[in-house]
This record gives sequence, structure tokens and C-alpha cells, in this order.
Amino acid sequence: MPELPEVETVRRVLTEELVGLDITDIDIRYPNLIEGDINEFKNNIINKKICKLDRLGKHLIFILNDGALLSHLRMEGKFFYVDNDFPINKHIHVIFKLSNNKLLCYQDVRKFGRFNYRSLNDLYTTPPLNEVGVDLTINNNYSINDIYKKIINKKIPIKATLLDQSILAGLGNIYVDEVLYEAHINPNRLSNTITLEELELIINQMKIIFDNAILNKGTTIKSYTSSLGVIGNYQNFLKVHTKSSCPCCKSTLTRVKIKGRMTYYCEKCQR
DNA sequence: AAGTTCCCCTGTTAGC
DNA sequence: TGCTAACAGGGGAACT
Repeated sequence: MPELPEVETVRRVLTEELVGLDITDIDIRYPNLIEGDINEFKNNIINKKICKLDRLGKHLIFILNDGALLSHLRMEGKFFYVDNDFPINKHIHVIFKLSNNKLLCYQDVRKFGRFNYRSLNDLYTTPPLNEVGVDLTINNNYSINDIYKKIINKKIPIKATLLDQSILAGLGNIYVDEVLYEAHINPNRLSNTITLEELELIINQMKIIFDNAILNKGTTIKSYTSSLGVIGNYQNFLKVHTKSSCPCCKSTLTRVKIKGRMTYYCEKCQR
């Protein structure tokens, strides 16, 4: 499931492949992936140039010469940059035709992904991007006190708060377990019991883990064999998620559901 | 108002 | 062996 490091990896690969190309046509085979009116979406995108790829949290942002195409990969969204005779399988739901006669195919087995068009003026002041909290890999000017204010009144587990993208952006179910493990904090701890020092610990670990995961091109679990070649390596560095014993004290890891998500943690090492 | 549950989806796996 | 049911999960809507 793409989290911040995986989306950043995709952004870097697509930057190499797509910048400078025009989108000449779009074939939308599963319209539910498009937010808003399909024809408006097409009209806004077709015949635009891809100038740049940005990212905020898990949102991928195609900056066009006029407007922006937003893509959220959710669980299984993937982009394939391929020749125009590429075999279109049943999981490819959107096909962008490009000015160099190649294709950008969007494949999404579970169809959870979403596309959006925003004008450049509205990009960061309207949904979905205006809802996104601090992205630690982009913004160095955040106020830790402002973040703390958002969590200190919450009576939900700290893991659930960290998955809330409107506070800190980018964590998904894999990396949140890793961050809390490194910070020695039990994921069940209610957010209003977290101290400012512990929040600093969490933020520092988020930065370290995001940076390392991006260096390793993200995590590839569940045999994602993408022909795009974006196969990450960070799964080899995971310490608790999908693991059975604590790498530090060797005791058996606890597995519980928090916010409906499978959670791995060490009762001894995480307090 | 904050917190919880449901729903969208389909490939994989567990269970009978 | 073959079928069905449960499971996985990001995020938003609906509900409590």
C-alpha cells in the first residue's frame, strides 16, 4: 500500500519519464475513479503539458501548464509508462495518451484510487490538498506546538491519530507501526496521554524512517510485481510490521486491531 | 463534536 | 478437492 515513501518514489520515476510531454487523450474505463464530472475532467486535462510532478503527503500532483492533475493511489494504484501496444489488462482503468506516442496507464486492482483536477489558484486552498496536515519531508517550518494542540485533546489511540492525514501527513499502516516501535510508544496509548517530548520523538522517527524508506525506494510487500520497476527494498528493514518477534528483546509481538488496522507492537519495549 | 462503523473493491487465504 | 466466507486497508460518508 503506497505510503509517503512509495508515492515519493513514484513521483521521482514519473518525473524522469513524463516532464515535457503533452497529454493528447484520456481513456477512462472506470469512471468512479474520477472525482467530479468526467467530461469536465477530460476537457481540463487533454492537450495540457506535464511541467512538473509534486507531492503532498500521499497525494501525487501533476503540475500542468494550466491546472493540476491530482492522483491518490490509495491501496494499490500504480502507473505504467509504456509503449502504445502495451497489453491493457482488466485492472488498467485510466489510459493517458502522450505526445510521444507512449501511454501512461493507471492500474488499480481494488479501484480505490482517485483522480482530481484543480486549477493552480485553488490547488492548496480547496479539497483535497487543503485538508492535508504537515508533510515533514517538505515543510521545515511547522510548529510542533500547533501539532501538539491537535493531538492533546484526542481520546483515540495514538496510532489512529497518526493515521489522520490532516495532522501529520504520509503515514500508513506499515510505517506507523515502525515509527511507534522506534519511539518506544504503545500504539494503544490514548493521544491525550502523549507528552510533548514523546511527540518530538515520534516526529524525529518519522523523518528518519521516511528518509531511509525513500532511499530504499519504499516498501514492496505482497508481491507487487509492477512492470514499472518501482520495486522497493525497505521491507527488508521493517522491525515489527508483519513480524512475529521483537528484534530488541525477542519477545513475541502483540497483534491487535486499532482503527480496524492490523497492528504489531512489543508490549515490553513500547510503553 | 468527537469517535466509531460502514462502505467501496477484488485477490488471496482460511475454513469446512 | 472445491466452494464459500473472511480478510486486507485509505479515506470519506454516515451514524452514534
